[in-house]
Amino acid sequence: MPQFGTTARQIRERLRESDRRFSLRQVARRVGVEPAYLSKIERGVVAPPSEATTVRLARELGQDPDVFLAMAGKVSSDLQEIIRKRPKLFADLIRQLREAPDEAIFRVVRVVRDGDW
Amino acid sequence: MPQFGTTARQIRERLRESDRRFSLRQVARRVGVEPAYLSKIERGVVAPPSEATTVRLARELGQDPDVFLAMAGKVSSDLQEIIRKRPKLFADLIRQLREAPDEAIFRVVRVVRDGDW
DNA sequence: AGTAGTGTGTCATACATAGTACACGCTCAT
DNA sequence: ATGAGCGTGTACTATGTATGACACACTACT
Repeated sequence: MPQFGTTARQIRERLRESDRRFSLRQVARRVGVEPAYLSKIERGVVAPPSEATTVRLARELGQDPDVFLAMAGKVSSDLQEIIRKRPKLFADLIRQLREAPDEAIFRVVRVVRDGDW
Repeated sequence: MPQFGTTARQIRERLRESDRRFSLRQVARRVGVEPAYLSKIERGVVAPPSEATTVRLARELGQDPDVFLAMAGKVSSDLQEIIRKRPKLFADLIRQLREAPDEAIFRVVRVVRDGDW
């Protein structure tokens, strides 16, 4: 489980090498938070930000929001809503897949997506 | 989406008809909260309680914890942890199943459980 | 030399969460 | 009639969450 702040900083600094618009201050402005706050987030001085802020930061850095949320210790609220609508079904499904290999889960996704079964 | 407090009260009062140990006070004591607090929860005066308290209450009332958590607007933290370990895979899967009929999801659960595919 | 931009330290704050503690008035069996 | 048990109103609190505001020191051009 990688550190949220450290990872965000690494990604931002890599982007910055080829684009100076990825300074902490400019990213903070585009994400809509104070530079001091983003600084603290990246160094782990404070807990990862709210879901909304985490998603905006992920987008800004070209990352997958769900992955960033996971690093922040959260699960997207839209996923939670899907689960809450049919809690028994989804709880069983997810617990069933806890130990399943990635490939098995991906196969399920494909099968459901293509609907050919 | 039923009301958490109202539902809890209905279930408790039904249980109480045949067992006077299901008074608000006694349930509160067994669940480990103040009677005044449970009273407010059941009437919706306060928000649903924490995950731990919600689960204890569900168990006390013979209900499915995941269903009670769902009514409380939450998703069990153990499910969240499973998702967070492989966020891309599970996010895709769950969104894929958002509109799927119950039967289709149940079929997936069965197939994964029985492993014969 | 001055200005613009950079990252960070300190302080403060607004709101939410998750309850406890106590007192009151009612009912019902003894 | 009284004490046990009942549900509820009011008041309070502790902790966590999610930031904002401002000032500072450093660097890098112009």
